[in-house]
Amino acid sequence: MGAGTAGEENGNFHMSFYSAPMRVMQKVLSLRISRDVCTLSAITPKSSDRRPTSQHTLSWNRAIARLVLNHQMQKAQDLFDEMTEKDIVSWNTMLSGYSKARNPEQVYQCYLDLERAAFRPNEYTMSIVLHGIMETAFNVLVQQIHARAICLSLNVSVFVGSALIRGYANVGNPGVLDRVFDEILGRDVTSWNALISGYMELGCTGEAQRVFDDMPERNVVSWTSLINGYIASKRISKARSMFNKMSERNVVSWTVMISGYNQNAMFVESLKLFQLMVKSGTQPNNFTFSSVLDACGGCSCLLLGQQVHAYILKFGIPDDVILSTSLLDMYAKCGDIDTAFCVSESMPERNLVSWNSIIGCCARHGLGERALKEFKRMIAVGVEPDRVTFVNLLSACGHGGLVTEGQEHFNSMETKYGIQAELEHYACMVDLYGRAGLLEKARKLIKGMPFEPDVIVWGALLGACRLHSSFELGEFAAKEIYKLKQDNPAAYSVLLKINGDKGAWNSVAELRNLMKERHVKKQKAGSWIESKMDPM
DNA sequence: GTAGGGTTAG
Repeated sequence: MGAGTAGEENGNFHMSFYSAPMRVMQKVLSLRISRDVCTLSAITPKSSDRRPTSQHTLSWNRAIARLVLNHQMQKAQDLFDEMTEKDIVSWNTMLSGYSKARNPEQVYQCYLDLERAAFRPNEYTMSIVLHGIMETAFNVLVQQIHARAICLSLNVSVFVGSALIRGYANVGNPGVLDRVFDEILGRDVTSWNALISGYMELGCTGEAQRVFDDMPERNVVSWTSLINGYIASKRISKARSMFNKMSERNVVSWTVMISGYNQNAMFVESLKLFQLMVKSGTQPNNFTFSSVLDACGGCSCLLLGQQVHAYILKFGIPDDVILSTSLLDMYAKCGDIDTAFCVSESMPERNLVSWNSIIGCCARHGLGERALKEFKRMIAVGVEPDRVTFVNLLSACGHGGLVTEGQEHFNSMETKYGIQAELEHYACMVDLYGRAGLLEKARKLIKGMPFEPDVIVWGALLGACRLHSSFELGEFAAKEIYKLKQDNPAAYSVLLKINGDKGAWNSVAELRNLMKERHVKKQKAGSWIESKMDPM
């Protein structure tokens, strides 16, 4: 029997949950997803489900909820196991705890146990479970939970419906969002908003805009979801024009727009908007500050970064690992390496991203030894490195002239940590060999690469050729870049220099003509410091 | 006593 078969009871549910192939489920869904079925079903619980809860159960549930709130899941589980008179709220509280702890295995297990124990899931159960599996490998269960919700007529709930929309968006299925939405009875602004962000998550900006235009009432979240979607689709001007039209803005909408500019490397715009935000009287939060610091780092604006730091301290903005990482990264990008280390050393906790940022900060400042030391510390405290860690570490070795160490770590990536070397790692190694003058080694590495070299890899070789005045290999690298049809002003400029050094003036003239033809602009040299200084 | 929509770092 399939999960959606009429007359199905709790007892056989877990069988279908385990064994029903996806094809069958889809068939069941296509039958069950129609509006008629939902409206025919009774929404109100059966009289047997409305038994008054005993004081005993109520107080146990309160105790479990308190433990869940304090993130003490083991204690909550122990108490739950001891409970003799569980009700659906007890189960939901446990599910909610596992969901908040981002433990999808336990959410799934607990849900199965609930079904096996013949408890009837309610609206709370479904929305909690859906959230508990979202953005995890367990999200493939969305369809089956939907099928189960239909059987229990729970798909008509605004809570379940909104969670289903987010769930289907998460598994990349835009085709069913409208249908799931149509099944909801008494749709409110939150369910409309879920539909907007669902479409936006899947890049369907047109659909999202249509929903936005159709909705009976909009709130600040509707606007922010739309703007956020346009930003994700790189339509920053559209996002800003929507932002300007908003009648009411809050800290989230301001932050979304500020961070949107960052994502498009428009750091000055980002900082200008932050100034407007402050003027508007909206209080920034840690999300905002993290974005603002990112912008300060992006345009090397140390002074503003320091002011933001002072503001955070003065107003006691809660310090979290993300904000501290933004802070240390800002100092590193603005060249104040000492303060960057100071911030990093005073961090109460570090995660993978903050370690990567610290190692990257060493790389940027040519501190190869320090990078190796930080990497060792990171491993010692049990943080698993990822691809970014190695990009930063190899780059630090390259900038610090640590050829042997770089080589060793490059080789250990896969064997020791199971991370496959990507194009970016090869580019770091080409750069490392190249800087050290081992041009032949760099060339051989490119030749033996498991992928087609890109402009970054050739660019690394080209840069090395420039550094070590290797004309032939440099020309070869530049031609490869030319072949990739990714005109890069830097490649032309290196080629110009190499030919100029050789005194090959005809080649120089040819190149200049080619640049003109291809509208390649000469790379502008300049620094943030100069551009900010007043002319004398 | 338990649920749904928009924001941050490498």
